[in-house]
Amino acid sequence: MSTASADSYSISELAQEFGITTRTIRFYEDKGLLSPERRGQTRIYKPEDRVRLKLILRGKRLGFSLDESREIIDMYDPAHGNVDQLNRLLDRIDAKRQQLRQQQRDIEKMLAQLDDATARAQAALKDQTD
Amino acid sequence: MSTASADSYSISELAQEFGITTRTIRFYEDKGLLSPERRGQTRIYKPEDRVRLKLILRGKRLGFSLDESREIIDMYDPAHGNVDQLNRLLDRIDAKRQQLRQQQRDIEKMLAQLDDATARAQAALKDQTD
DNA sequence: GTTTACGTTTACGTTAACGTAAACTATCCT
DNA sequence: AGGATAGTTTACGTTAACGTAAACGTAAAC
Repeated sequence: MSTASADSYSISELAQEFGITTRTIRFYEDKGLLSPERRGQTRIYKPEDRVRLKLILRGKRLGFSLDESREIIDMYDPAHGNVDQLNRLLDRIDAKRQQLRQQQRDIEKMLAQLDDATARAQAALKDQTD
Repeated sequence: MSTASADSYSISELAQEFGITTRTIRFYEDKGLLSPERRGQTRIYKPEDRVRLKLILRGKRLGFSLDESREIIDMYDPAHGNVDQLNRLLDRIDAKRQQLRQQQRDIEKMLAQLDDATARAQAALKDQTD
Protein backbone atom coordinates (compact mmCIF):
# COMPACT_ATOMS: atom_id res chain seq x y z
CA MET A 1 0.00 0.00 0.00
CA SER A 2 2.61 2.52 -1.04
CA THR A 3 0.18 4.64 -3.07
CA ALA A 4 -2.89 6.23 -1.55
CA SER A 5 -6.08 5.23 -3.30
CA ALA A 6 -7.41 8.48 -4.70
CA ASP A 7 -7.95 10.86 -1.78
CA SER A 8 -6.99 8.86 1.24
CA TYR A 9 -3.91 7.90 3.21
CA SER A 10 -2.72 4.94 5.20
CA ILE A 11 -1.56 5.41 8.75
CA SER A 12 2.09 4.86 7.84
CA GLU A 13 1.87 7.37 5.00
CA LEU A 14 0.75 10.05 7.41
CA ALA A 15 3.31 8.96 9.96
CA GLN A 16 6.11 9.31 7.44
CA GLU A 17 4.88 12.60 6.03
CA PHE A 18 4.81 14.23 9.46
CA GLY A 19 7.75 12.46 11.01
CA ILE A 20 5.80 10.77 13.78
CA THR A 21 5.01 7.14 14.60
CA THR A 22 1.84 5.22 13.92
CA ARG A 23 1.57 4.75 17.65
CA THR A 24 1.25 8.50 18.02
CA ILE A 25 -1.51 8.70 15.43
CA ARG A 26 -3.46 5.90 17.09
CA PHE A 27 -2.94 7.59 20.42
CA TYR A 28 -4.50 10.79 19.09
CA GLU A 29 -7.47 8.78 17.92
CA ASP A 30 -7.74 7.19 21.33
CA LYS A 31 -7.90 10.67 22.82
CA GLY A 32 -10.70 11.61 20.46
CA LEU A 33 -8.71 13.93 18.20
CA LEU A 34 -9.08 11.80 15.09
CA SER A 35 -11.74 9.41 13.88
CA PRO A 36 -10.76 7.94 10.53
CA GLU A 37 -12.91 5.61 8.51
CA ARG A 38 -12.30 1.89 8.45
CA ARG A 39 -11.96 -0.58 5.65
CA GLY A 40 -12.38 -3.75 7.68
CA GLN A 41 -9.97 -3.29 10.55
CA THR A 42 -7.72 -0.91 8.70
CA ARG A 43 -7.86 2.83 9.20
CA ILE A 44 -8.40 5.05 6.16
CA TYR A 45 -7.49 8.71 6.54
CA LYS A 46 -9.23 11.36 4.48
CA PRO A 47 -7.83 14.84 3.70
CA GLU A 48 -9.85 16.31 6.55
CA ASP A 49 -8.21 13.86 8.95
CA ARG A 50 -4.85 14.94 7.61
CA VAL A 51 -5.75 18.58 8.23
CA ARG A 52 -6.74 17.82 11.80
CA LEU A 53 -3.43 16.06 12.32
CA LYS A 54 -1.61 19.09 10.97
CA LEU A 55 -3.45 21.31 13.44
CA ILE A 56 -2.58 19.01 16.31
CA LEU A 57 1.11 19.09 15.43
CA ARG A 58 1.03 22.85 15.04
CA GLY A 59 -0.42 23.09 18.51
CA LYS A 60 2.30 20.78 19.74
CA ARG A 61 5.01 23.05 18.36
CA LEU A 62 3.42 25.86 20.38
CA GLY A 63 3.46 23.80 23.55
CA PHE A 64 -0.27 23.09 23.64
CA SER A 65 -1.62 19.99 25.29
CA LEU A 66 -3.77 17.64 23.27
CA ASP A 67 -6.81 18.88 25.17
CA GLU A 68 -5.99 22.45 24.20
CA SER A 69 -5.49 21.47 20.59
CA ARG A 70 -8.78 19.66 20.58
CA GLU A 71 -10.46 22.73 21.97
CA ILE A 72 -8.98 24.94 19.28
CA ILE A 73 -9.96 22.53 16.53
CA ASP A 74 -13.48 22.29 17.87
CA MET A 75 -13.74 26.07 17.84
CA TYR A 76 -13.69 25.96 14.11
CA ASP A 77 -16.48 23.41 13.95
CA PRO A 78 -20.08 24.38 13.22
CA ALA A 79 -21.63 22.42 16.08
CA HIS A 80 -22.51 25.17 18.55
CA GLY A 81 -26.19 25.54 19.16
CA ASN A 82 -27.76 28.30 21.18
CA VAL A 83 -26.89 31.90 21.91
CA ASP A 84 -25.33 31.24 25.28
CA GLN A 85 -23.04 28.61 23.91
CA LEU A 86 -22.02 30.83 21.03
CA ASN A 87 -21.16 33.64 23.41
CA ARG A 88 -19.11 31.33 25.55
CA LEU A 89 -17.37 30.13 22.42
CA LEU A 90 -16.52 33.69 21.45
CA ASP A 91 -15.06 34.23 24.90
CA ARG A 92 -12.91 31.15 24.67
CA ILE A 93 -11.68 32.17 21.25
CA ASP A 94 -10.72 35.55 22.63
CA ALA A 95 -8.87 33.97 25.51
CA LYS A 96 -6.84 31.87 23.12
CA ARG A 97 -6.06 34.96 21.09
CA GLN A 98 -4.71 36.65 24.20
CA GLN A 99 -2.56 33.66 24.95
CA LEU A 100 -1.14 33.62 21.45
CA ARG A 101 -0.35 37.31 21.66
CA GLN A 102 1.50 36.68 24.90
CA GLN A 103 3.50 34.02 23.13
CA GLN A 104 4.32 36.49 20.40
CA ARG A 105 5.73 38.88 22.98
CA ASP A 106 7.68 36.07 24.60
CA ILE A 107 9.18 35.09 21.28
CA GLU A 108 10.24 38.65 20.52
CA LYS A 109 12.04 38.93 23.82
CA MET A 110 13.71 35.59 23.40
CA LEU A 111 14.84 36.45 19.89
CA ALA A 112 16.33 39.67 21.21
CA GLN A 113 18.09 37.66 23.87
CA LEU A 114 19.48 35.33 21.22
CA ASP A 115 20.77 38.28 19.22
CA ASP A 116 22.52 39.40 22.34
CA ALA A 117 24.02 35.99 22.89
CA THR A 118 25.21 35.88 19.30
CA ALA A 119 26.96 39.21 19.67
CA ARG A 120 28.68 38.07 22.82
CA ALA A 121 29.83 34.82 21.28
CA GLN A 122 31.14 36.57 18.20
CA ALA A 123 33.00 39.04 20.36
CA ALA A 124 34.53 36.17 22.32
CA LEU A 125 35.52 34.53 19.05
CA LYS A 126 37.19 37.68 17.85
CA ASP A 127 39.17 37.86 21.06
CA GLN A 128 40.34 34.31 20.56
CA THR A 129 41.54 34.77 17.01
CA ASP A 130 43.61 37.88 17.77
CA MET B 1 9.59 37.81 56.30
CA SER B 2 7.15 39.93 54.36
CA THR B 3 9.74 42.48 53.24
CA ALA B 4 12.80 41.55 51.25
CA SER B 5 15.99 42.66 52.94
CA ALA B 6 17.50 45.08 50.47
CA ASP B 7 17.98 43.27 47.19
CA SER B 8 16.84 39.76 47.88
CA TYR B 9 13.67 37.69 47.99
CA SER B 10 12.32 34.79 49.98
CA ILE B 11 11.06 31.73 48.18
CA SER B 12 7.43 32.51 48.95
CA GLU B 13 7.82 36.06 47.68
CA LEU B 14 8.95 34.78 44.33
CA ALA B 15 6.27 32.11 44.32
CA GLN B 16 3.58 34.68 44.90
CA GLU B 17 4.94 37.16 42.38
CA PHE B 18 4.95 34.59 39.60
CA GLY B 19 1.92 32.61 40.60
CA ILE B 20 3.74 29.34 41.19
CA THR B 21 4.36 27.19 44.26
CA THR B 22 7.50 26.99 46.36
CA ARG B 23 7.65 23.34 45.40
CA THR B 24 8.09 24.39 41.80
CA ILE B 25 10.93 26.75 42.64
CA ARG B 26 12.74 24.10 44.65
CA PHE B 27 12.16 21.67 41.83
CA TYR B 28 13.87 24.04 39.41
CA GLU B 29 16.80 24.25 41.76
CA ASP B 30 16.93 20.49 41.95
CA LYS B 31 17.16 20.40 38.18
CA GLY B 32 20.04 22.82 38.25
CA LEU B 33 18.22 25.86 36.89
CA LEU B 34 18.59 27.94 40.03
CA SER B 35 21.21 28.08 42.76
CA PRO B 36 20.29 30.66 45.36
CA GLU B 37 22.41 31.57 48.32
CA ARG B 38 21.69 30.28 51.78
CA ARG B 39 21.32 31.96 55.11
CA GLY B 40 21.58 28.90 57.29
CA GLN B 41 19.10 26.51 55.74
CA THR B 42 17.01 29.19 54.19
CA ARG B 43 17.26 30.12 50.53
CA ILE B 44 17.96 33.72 49.61
CA TYR B 45 17.15 34.77 46.07
CA LYS B 46 19.04 37.60 44.41
CA PRO B 47 17.79 39.66 41.44
CA GLU B 48 19.77 37.48 39.05
CA ASP B 49 17.97 34.42 40.40
CA ARG B 50 14.70 36.19 39.82
CA VAL B 51 15.69 36.93 36.24
CA ARG B 52 16.54 33.30 35.63
CA LEU B 53 13.17 32.29 37.00
CA LYS B 54 11.49 34.74 34.66
CA LEU B 55 13.32 33.21 31.73
CA ILE B 56 12.29 29.73 32.77
CA LEU B 57 8.65 30.72 32.95
CA ARG B 58 8.85 32.48 29.62
CA GLY B 59 10.22 29.29 28.13
CA LYS B 60 7.39 27.40 29.75
CA ARG B 61 4.81 29.60 28.10
CA LEU B 62 6.41 28.73 24.78
CA GLY B 63 6.24 25.03 25.51
CA PHE B 64 9.94 24.55 26.20
CA SER B 65 11.13 21.83 28.50
CA LEU B 66 13.26 22.74 31.47
CA ASP B 67 16.28 21.32 29.68
CA GLU B 68 15.62 23.58 26.71
CA SER B 69 15.18 26.59 28.96
CA ARG B 70 18.41 25.79 30.72
CA GLU B 71 20.16 25.58 27.38
CA ILE B 72 18.81 28.96 26.32
CA ILE B 73 19.78 30.57 29.59
CA ASP B 74 23.25 29.10 29.39
CA MET B 75 23.66 30.54 25.91
CA TYR B 76 23.72 33.95 27.42
CA ASP B 77 26.41 33.03 29.91
CA PRO B 78 30.05 33.94 29.39
CA ALA B 79 31.46 30.49 30.17
CA HIS B 80 32.36 29.19 26.72
CA GLY B 81 36.02 28.60 26.22
CA ASN B 82 37.63 27.68 22.94
CA VAL B 83 36.87 28.45 19.31
CA ASP B 84 35.18 25.12 18.61
CA GLN B 85 32.84 25.51 21.52
CA LEU B 86 31.98 29.04 20.54
CA ASN B 87 31.17 27.94 17.01
CA ARG B 88 28.97 25.17 18.29
CA LEU B 89 27.28 27.67 20.55
CA LEU B 90 26.59 29.94 17.59
CA ASP B 91 25.06 27.01 15.75
CA ARG B 92 22.80 26.13 18.66
CA ILE B 93 21.71 29.73 18.96
CA ASP B 94 20.84 29.76 15.28
CA ALA B 95 18.85 26.56 15.62
CA LYS B 96 16.81 28.07 18.42
CA ARG B 97 16.20 31.13 16.29
CA GLN B 98 14.83 28.94 13.53
CA GLN B 99 12.56 27.19 15.98
CA LEU B 100 11.22 30.48 17.29
CA ARG B 101 10.57 31.70 13.76
CA GLN B 102 8.62 28.52 13.09
CA GLN B 103 6.57 29.25 16.18
CA GLN B 104 5.91 32.74 14.89
CA ARG B 105 4.52 31.28 11.67
CA ASP B 106 2.43 28.80 13.63
CA ILE B 107 0.97 31.56 15.73
CA GLU B 108 0.07 33.64 12.70
CA LYS B 109 -1.79 30.75 11.15
CA MET B 110 -3.56 29.95 14.35
CA LEU B 111 -4.59 33.57 14.85
CA ALA B 112 -5.99 33.60 11.34
CA GLN B 113 -7.88 30.45 12.15
CA LEU B 114 -9.30 32.07 15.27
CA ASP B 115 -10.43 35.08 13.26
CA ASP B 116 -12.21 32.67 11.00
CA ALA B 117 -13.85 30.93 13.92
CA THR B 118 -14.95 34.27 15.35
CA ALA B 119 -16.57 35.25 12.08
CA ARG B 120 -18.42 31.95 11.89
CA ALA B 121 -19.64 32.20 15.47
CA GLN B 122 -20.81 35.77 14.98
CA ALA B 123 -22.64 34.76 11.81
CA ALA B 124 -24.33 31.93 13.69
CA LEU B 125 -25.30 34.40 16.42
CA LYS B 126 -26.80 36.75 13.90
CA ASP B 127 -28.87 33.93 12.46
CA GLN B 128 -30.15 33.11 15.92
CA THR B 129 -31.22 36.61 16.82
CA ASP B 130 -33.21 37.20 13.63
C1' DG C 1 5.51 28.91 76.37
C1' DT C 2 2.97 27.49 72.85
C1' DT C 3 0.58 28.58 68.72
C1' DT C 4 1.34 30.49 64.10
C1' DA C 5 3.96 31.29 60.04
C1' DC C 6 7.53 30.18 57.17
C1' DG C 7 11.18 27.48 56.12
C1' DT C 8 13.52 22.75 55.35
C1' DT C 9 14.26 17.59 53.55
C1' DT C 10 12.55 13.17 51.99
C1' DA C 11 9.64 10.46 49.60
C1' DC C 12 5.79 8.60 47.37
C1' DG C 13 1.86 9.82 43.96
C1' DT C 14 0.04 11.65 39.56
C1' DT C 15 -0.80 13.04 34.71
C1' DA C 16 0.32 13.59 29.81
C1' DA C 17 2.22 11.72 25.86
C1' DC C 18 3.79 8.58 24.04
C1' DG C 19 7.55 3.98 23.62
C1' DT C 20 7.95 -0.80 23.43
C1' DA C 21 6.72 -5.41 23.08
C1' DA C 22 3.72 -9.36 22.44
C1' DA C 23 0.42 -11.84 19.92
C1' DC C 24 -2.50 -11.94 16.10
C1' DT C 25 -4.57 -10.94 11.14
C1' DA C 26 -4.63 -9.93 6.22
C1' DT C 27 -2.10 -9.55 1.91
C1' DC C 28 1.25 -9.53 -1.41
C1' DC C 29 5.36 -11.83 -3.44
C1' DT C 30 7.98 -15.60 -5.34
C1' DA D 1 2.94 -22.67 0.51
C1' DG D 2 5.68 -19.82 3.09
C1' DG D 3 7.87 -15.57 4.19
C1' DA D 4 7.87 -10.53 4.16
C1' DT D 5 5.16 -6.42 4.86
C1' DA D 6 1.72 -3.57 6.90
C1' DG D 7 -1.99 -3.51 9.67
C1' DT D 8 -4.48 -4.48 14.35
C1' DT D 9 -5.39 -4.78 19.76
C1' DT D 10 -3.82 -5.04 24.48
C1' DA D 11 -0.95 -3.91 27.98
C1' DC D 12 2.86 -2.67 30.64
C1' DG D 13 6.91 0.83 30.84
C1' DT D 14 8.89 5.52 30.84
C1' DT D 15 9.87 10.52 31.38
C1' DA D 16 8.88 15.29 32.67
C1' DA D 17 7.05 18.34 35.84
C1' DC D 18 5.39 18.91 39.38
C1' DG D 19 1.50 17.73 43.70
C1' DT D 20 0.94 16.13 48.20
C1' DA D 21 2.04 14.69 52.63
C1' DA D 22 4.91 13.68 56.59
C1' DA D 23 8.17 15.09 59.96
C1' DC D 24 11.00 18.42 61.48
C1' DG D 25 13.53 23.31 62.62
C1' DT D 26 13.17 28.27 63.92
C1' DA D 27 11.57 32.56 64.99
C1' DA D 28 8.13 36.03 65.72
C1' DA D 29 3.62 36.86 68.19
C1' DC D 30 0.25 36.42 71.64
